[in-house]
Amino acid sequence: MSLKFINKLKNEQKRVVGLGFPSISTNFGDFPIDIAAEIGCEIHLIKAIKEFLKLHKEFDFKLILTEQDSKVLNVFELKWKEIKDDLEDFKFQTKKGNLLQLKSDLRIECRFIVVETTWRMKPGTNQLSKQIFDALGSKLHEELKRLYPKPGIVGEAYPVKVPKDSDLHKSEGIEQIIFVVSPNMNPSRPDPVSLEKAKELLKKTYDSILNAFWELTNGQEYRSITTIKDNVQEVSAFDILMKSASKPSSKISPESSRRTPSKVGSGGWNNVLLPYCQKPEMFPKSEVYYYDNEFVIIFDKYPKAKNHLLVIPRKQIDNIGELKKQNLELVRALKEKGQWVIEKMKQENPKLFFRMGFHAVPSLRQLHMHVISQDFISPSLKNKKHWNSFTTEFFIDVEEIERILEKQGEVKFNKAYYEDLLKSPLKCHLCDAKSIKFIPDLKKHLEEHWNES
DNA sequence: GTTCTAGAAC
DNA sequence: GTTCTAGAAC
Repeated sequence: MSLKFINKLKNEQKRVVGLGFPSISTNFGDFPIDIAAEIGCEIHLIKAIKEFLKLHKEFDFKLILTEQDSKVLNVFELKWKEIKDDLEDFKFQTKKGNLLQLKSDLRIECRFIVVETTWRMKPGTNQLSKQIFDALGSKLHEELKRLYPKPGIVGEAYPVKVPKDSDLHKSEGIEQIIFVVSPNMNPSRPDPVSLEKAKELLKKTYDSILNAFWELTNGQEYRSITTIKDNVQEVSAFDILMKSASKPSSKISPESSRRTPSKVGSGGWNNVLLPYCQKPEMFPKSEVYYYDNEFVIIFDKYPKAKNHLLVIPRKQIDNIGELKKQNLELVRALKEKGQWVIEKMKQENPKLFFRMGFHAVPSLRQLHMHVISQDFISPSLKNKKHWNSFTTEFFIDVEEIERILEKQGEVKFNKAYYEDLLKSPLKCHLCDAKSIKFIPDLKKHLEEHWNES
């Protein structure tokens, strides 16, 4: 009970860095939202966010797209759902409201917000920038002039600190404003650009915003390229070229394309373990616990107990069904790595005890051995299938796999039989308590066991 | 693997 | 009315 409370407190204290921003360029006739959606404007934001999220998985932040018009937000939400893959939802949210009153109206604190401006760094044609310049008065004009004496460039981001004594800082918690000069297609305003050019610049604008956000939150002074180089034309072109050239995200590596097509769906969710084998060094410590040339040990993304890790051989092996007698050595090595992890975990919490083994019918591709503590106390344990997959015969201890390989030289299971086990009535794995009907009751029961231990 | 949701069970 | 399950979609 008390542990739960402490954890709750910890979560509340953790301050997630927020960035609030509007839908760039879709207001006031530049890109009316209907047209914007039609030509796929929102895709540029979503793409930029996706790349950013993949790059900075360990970074605790949230991106809040805020507009007064829910129609605008819907367009972005739909596109996000369409292409977000397995990215965490809470990191990108859309909120109807006023960007300057996120905290007072919606209790969402954003230390950074994005506001559109003109190349002269003056209030643009939209309401938000007028409000900002009104709120901060001449101080803002002076600061902008001092920091950015040259004309602003479309697609670039220009951060400015919000005075600590201003209402914006005091009551809304806004510490910096990232100004951007957004692409303009409106022929009645200066320098209108073509549709193709505008789309390209839109992506650049979103990239600049996210870059500035990243660098500001990591203590580096964000420097717009205009303050570094004089030859603006050259730098911009080079910048665009670099960005389009270094976009390997959509390409499929030869390694993964060699795989036979997935039997289950096409979304690729069952392939999520592969990148850990191919490039474990790419992942933060919060995901990859350990790796060497042969094995990777990761934290299960949805742990079903206080400690739940996966020990994975890096060599391509789909599942236990592919194992042969000559793989006995590999299985023993997996067991050894598992024992090593268990020792480590026990040092942290001596109360824990573990089992290590395999699911008879795994959902994810690539052989993986579960190392899981037997408390089964975790918010991610939600249903009967979760429970039965670790507490019935469906869970096969690594020693059992060893025995089967020694005796029979291969591991062949009756899939239907094991899948039926997942539907068994709930039963406590520790005591003979009368069978428990519902998961919430089981979870309470498990808490009791934990508190008694 | 999870999330979403309709409809059954309470 | 609310809780819970199970199946489809992703």
